Amino acid sequence: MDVGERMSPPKGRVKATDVAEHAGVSIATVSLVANGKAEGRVSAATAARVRASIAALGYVVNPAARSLVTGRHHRVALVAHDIANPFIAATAAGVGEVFGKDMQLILAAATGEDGPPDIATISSFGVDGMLVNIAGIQDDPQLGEAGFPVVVLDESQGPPGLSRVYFDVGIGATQLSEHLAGLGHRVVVYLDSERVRETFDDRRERFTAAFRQHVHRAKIVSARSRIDMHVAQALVARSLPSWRRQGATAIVTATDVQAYGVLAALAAADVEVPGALSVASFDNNPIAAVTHPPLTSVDLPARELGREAALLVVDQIEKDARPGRSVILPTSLVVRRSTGPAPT
Amino acid sequence: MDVGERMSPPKGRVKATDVAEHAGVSIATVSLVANGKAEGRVSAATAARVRASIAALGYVVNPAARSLVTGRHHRVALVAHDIANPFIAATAAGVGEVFGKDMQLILAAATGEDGPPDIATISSFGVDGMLVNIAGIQDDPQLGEAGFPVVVLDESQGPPGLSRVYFDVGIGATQLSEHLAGLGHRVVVYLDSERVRETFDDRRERFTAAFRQHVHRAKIVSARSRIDMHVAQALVARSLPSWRRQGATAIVTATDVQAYGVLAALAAADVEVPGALSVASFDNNPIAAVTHPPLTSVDLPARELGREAALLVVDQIEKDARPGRSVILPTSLVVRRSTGPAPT
DNA sequence: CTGTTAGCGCTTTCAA
DNA sequence: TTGAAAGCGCTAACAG
Repeated sequence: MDVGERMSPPKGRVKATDVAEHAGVSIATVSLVANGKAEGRVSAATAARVRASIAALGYVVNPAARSLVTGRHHRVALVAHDIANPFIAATAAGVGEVFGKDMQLILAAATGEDGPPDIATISSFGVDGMLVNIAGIQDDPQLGEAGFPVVVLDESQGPPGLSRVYFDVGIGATQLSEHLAGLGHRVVVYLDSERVRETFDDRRERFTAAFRQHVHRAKIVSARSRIDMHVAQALVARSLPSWRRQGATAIVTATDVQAYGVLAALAAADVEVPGALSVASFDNNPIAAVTHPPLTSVDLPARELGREAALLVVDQIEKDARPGRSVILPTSLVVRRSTGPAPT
Repeated sequence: MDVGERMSPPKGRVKATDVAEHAGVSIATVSLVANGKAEGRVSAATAARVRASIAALGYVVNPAARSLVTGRHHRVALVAHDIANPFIAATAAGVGEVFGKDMQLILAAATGEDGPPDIATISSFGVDGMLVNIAGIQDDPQLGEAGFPVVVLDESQGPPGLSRVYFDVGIGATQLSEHLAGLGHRVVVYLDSERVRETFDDRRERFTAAFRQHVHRAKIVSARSRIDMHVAQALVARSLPSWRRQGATAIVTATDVQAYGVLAALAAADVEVPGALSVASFDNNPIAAVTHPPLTSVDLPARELGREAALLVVDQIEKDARPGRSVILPTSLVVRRSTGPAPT
């Protein structure tokens, strides 16, 4: 009705030209104001007018158009196997804590048997960086030319030139072996991850080496399972007789999730923990405190892993900090009630 | 060295013009081949040549440029409070199961006290759809004009015209109340979520109503806490004496995570479960089977929630199916050892 | 302080 | 069956 007002509202999505027209300025000015770069470049009055128009029309910058010209996506991919795993979920939460509204986390799950996504796939998402928590990708020949920073999580080895955040697993592993040795255990089942990863090799080797050092005639019985509670449970149900025949008095697992399965299997078989068999693991997820019985576990601070990795990737993206940095997080044993004296 | 070959490899990121030059075709042809639209439009020989060049140069379509012209982002946001919560993590995993390589999941955590992100913020990420698992956003006035499909998770109420997936909480809640009534409980503490959400109101109301119906002189003691194990634990530690004075013989929590805290607090206070106090909750996360003691819980299939929501949003995005659909998932009580006869 | 303009890399008519 | 060309909406020089 009023002649001074634009009558027809823009049909589709509101764009910069709509705002420009509404405010009576050029789109360059709109861009400046919309991006908070108006300070000292646009008069306060004009800026206010533009802001009012933006609010009135509900204008939101088209991110694709912006990315096309800036080359930045404000997006980082987290590549991991299973977000339902509490350790991964905690890592993601840590990443999210660090990312503000300015950086988005995209979940690139390496689900099923498609195998992990390769660099090409990830970069087809349009990301400014990548957080890798699976094995193998580091060997992707395209990694060097990824064109964006890559931070490797929970792996101490690999090509130099990549930043990484990992745990000093040796501390906790040694403490765990001393703890079990002190309780008189001599034959221990080590339930490893089926998936070969250097972090799992580390956990096993460091524990095994220290255990052999502390215990005379130590014996390690090896087993592997997927990192899945039910799979681990089924394996234990099958293998328990054999393990007991070999004299095992304790089971150590590579991850908490596997330990949950072990506890479930032992409960189902009416095996007392730690009376008949002690159980311990690596991860110390929050719920380890309330399992039946509460789980002795080497604490690997996942949330911090995520936070540190996010910090590294953001620094490389925004302040183009040099890659190749390593952040090493300490670990420590948390003793709870799932471990006790070896039965005689 | 060979005259027939392009010598200087493209400097920056490989783009369509590089491939076109390498293959001796136009960029239009490259686009066709790269998008699998070559069938019947490009000769087999040319297509093969282009594909070879794409592989040789490692060409990946620039997603921002593509989005700019197609208007599609191949990205969906999941808005939730805390990815570290096993229920949310399972939901995300379900979503990921459905999304192929063609659709990416972005995690828009409503962390901290910034409050949940609003529609404008989400759409500034560039998404084709949105999965909402928090309260409040449905009341965002901009929701109608979001410009992309929105699916509401785990809420039965709200504006029509939005698709939603939620649980028929009544079934499980009623079973739980019957279960407790049958065990002779009369005074029950209901530990609700601090965060007001219709799904939590539902859980409480349905349980309470059924319990009052089954139990003569039933009494419900109300409490609230954040959905955080340690917060719940602290609350229980403080409130336990008062609750016992009031004659409570059971604690029901709105979520498993709170129940973990309850179990931890009771274990710390040397209160026998279920001997002195029974505990039950809603969610039935996988680890509920291995808590101390294993937790009686109403199963809310989170993974399926995610799967169904993903299906709905994809249908609306790709086949522009009509919004306003509702998928209702059944629930059922899973009885474990944390509930037993009320002490006398 | 504000506007004009040249692309960013790609998809998609439309002609040839 | 292929190519030329017109934008998609925006940012960033540059000019005024």
